[in-house]
Amino acid sequence: MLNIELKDGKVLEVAPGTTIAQVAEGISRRLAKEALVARFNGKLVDLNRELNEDGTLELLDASTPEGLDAYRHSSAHVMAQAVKNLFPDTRFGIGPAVKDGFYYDFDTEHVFTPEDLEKIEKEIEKIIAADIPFSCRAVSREEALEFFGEKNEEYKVELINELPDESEITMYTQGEFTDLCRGPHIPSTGKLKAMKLLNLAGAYWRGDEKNKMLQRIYGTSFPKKSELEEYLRRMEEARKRDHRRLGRELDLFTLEEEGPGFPFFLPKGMVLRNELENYMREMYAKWGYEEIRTPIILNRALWEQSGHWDHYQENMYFTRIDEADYAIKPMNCPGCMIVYRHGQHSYREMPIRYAEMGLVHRHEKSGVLHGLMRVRAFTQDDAHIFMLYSQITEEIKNVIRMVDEVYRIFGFSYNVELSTRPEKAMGDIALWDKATDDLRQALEELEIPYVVNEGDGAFYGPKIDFHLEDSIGRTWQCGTIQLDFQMPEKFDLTYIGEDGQKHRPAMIHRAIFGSIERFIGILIEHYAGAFPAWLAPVQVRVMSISENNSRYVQELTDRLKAAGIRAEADDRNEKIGYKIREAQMQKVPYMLVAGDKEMEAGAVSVRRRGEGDLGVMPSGDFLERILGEIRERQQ
RNA sequence: GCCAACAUAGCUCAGUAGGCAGAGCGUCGCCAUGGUAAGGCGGAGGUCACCAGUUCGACCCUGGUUGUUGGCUCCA
Repeated sequence: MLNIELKDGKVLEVAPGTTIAQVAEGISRRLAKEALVARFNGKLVDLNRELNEDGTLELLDASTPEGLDAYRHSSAHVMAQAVKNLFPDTRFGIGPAVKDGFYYDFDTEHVFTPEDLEKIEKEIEKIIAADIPFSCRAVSREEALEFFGEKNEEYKVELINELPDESEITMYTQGEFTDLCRGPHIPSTGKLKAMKLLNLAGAYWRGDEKNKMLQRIYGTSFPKKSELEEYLRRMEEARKRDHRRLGRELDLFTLEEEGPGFPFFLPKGMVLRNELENYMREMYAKWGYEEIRTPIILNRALWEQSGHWDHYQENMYFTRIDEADYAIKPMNCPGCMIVYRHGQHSYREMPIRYAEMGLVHRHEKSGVLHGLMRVRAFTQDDAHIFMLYSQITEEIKNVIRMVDEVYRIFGFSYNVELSTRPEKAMGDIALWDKATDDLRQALEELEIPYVVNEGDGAFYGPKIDFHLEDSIGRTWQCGTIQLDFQMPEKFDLTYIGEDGQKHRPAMIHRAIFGSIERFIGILIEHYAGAFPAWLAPVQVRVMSISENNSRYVQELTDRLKAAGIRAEADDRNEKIGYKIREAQMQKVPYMLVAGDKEMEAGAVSVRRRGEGDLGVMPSGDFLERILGEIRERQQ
């Protein structure tokens, strides 16, 4: 008999050869029904696996990440099977589970249409109804190559050839369909309860633009119909808070055909921008920064010196002035290097922190533009910090603390990535290693969880990136901290040390919003357009009940404005319900209703967005309340 | 840049067999003077993204261009 230890510590005795599914059956009917895959002695396995050694066993259902992953990966296989049935000449790429669903890449002459997705869904239903078991078979490399080679599955052959020598090669079969796959899979297709194909996309084979573009079908699947419906409903809700839609509805910004990727900020959007910049300037003062501004157009020699001419040219815009080459800046660094170089610096001044709200232009490929999130002209809340080598770790930690303080004001949660040396890097490897270690050390000393993004650094240095989520869960890089030993070298920057000699300073680039445009995009979706009072383009709308109150409404509005509040009067000849509705849809935080009653009492009736009628209060009390709220930058 | 889809009034969207272009919201005017999410009536508003082609005739069919959307690659 074998001793099988369960997750709760209970030990079962089972006969050798018993399958995991049978073990589950023995424990409870519910487990037998819901378990999808298992972890045996630390390894993920199928439920039909026979137990032939002692070990620890954990049964995984769809509530576990591994279970859900197997469920969705199996869904991908079923979709592939359906595609194979309907379009037999199709060849297969890969089909993994991803966040919120799965995809599979196909190579076929036939170009899939949205109608095809419906047909494929019907075919999927048939496969699920037939409840076909997934079976696994380990094969030799030769056998696998022969099997897929005969079917002209060039992509599978490529994958097999690249598998390391010692790896076990397995093939999974459900019915007529066999796929190269590591597994594990769920026991049978009948376990799939709620599947939906979502969209079609092109995707390069192995994510390399030099390769052929395959057709990718995205789908999702859930253990319950209700969960699928809930997911679709959530996505629909998320679309309502899409910043492109809200940007239009709230008159914040516009993108026009005349300037693809070059956003126009409307008056209300400009208020938002300015509030963010004002806030950031307060942060500059608090954290010891001095603000500078450098030119947008600078000559070719500068860009050659900085390395951008060689490393960044395809992203730059150029112009000519008096027969000489100039470039529009894609980054602020070189300008800032000149500012540093302009004067003499002593070790006593360090660290020197130069901040710049720098407008940069980058030629982004047409297909990547996305509302405010990815544009061709944007303003970075940039800063370059020059310091002694001994100050690096502490300074990086300071920046991380500052980022945290800023994100906290908006109630953001963020994730942190450490990006290391890319292939197209400048400078020597020892410096890169030192820089990367410094960044890592700062993160570890502050106990910030992070993931490493190998090869994703900038061409001049490694970086810590802060990523924020949009409404549908896509993440966007916003804050960044980059340690750069190259730029001070290239520009021969020095300071005079204690010893009276010239020394090379270390430098950090950092941005907290990242790009003000992108940050606004994220903010719009984060708040669904309902900004806290300090950010709201219109903070108060004062509404009259009838024409009698028009003058009072004007006076109130003027008084609010005089106190620095963004107030608007609405004394139009409309019913109060209509005015409320409109202010509510414009997501104005405070709506003041002023009728005869209020007018006589010198009071206002206060309605708060999201909270409703707060009752009547003296207008002075209201003023105090909102001023406090704005001053505190309350959420 | 690549794959696919889409582009009709300020916005959201109908529309046709290839034969005078439609709604709701918004806007403007008039009436109604009102109490916390839409009062009533009327008017204006369109080179159907752009350029070619096919046709007696093109918003509709074909080709191209531009832009947008979803992805891929790339990235703040």
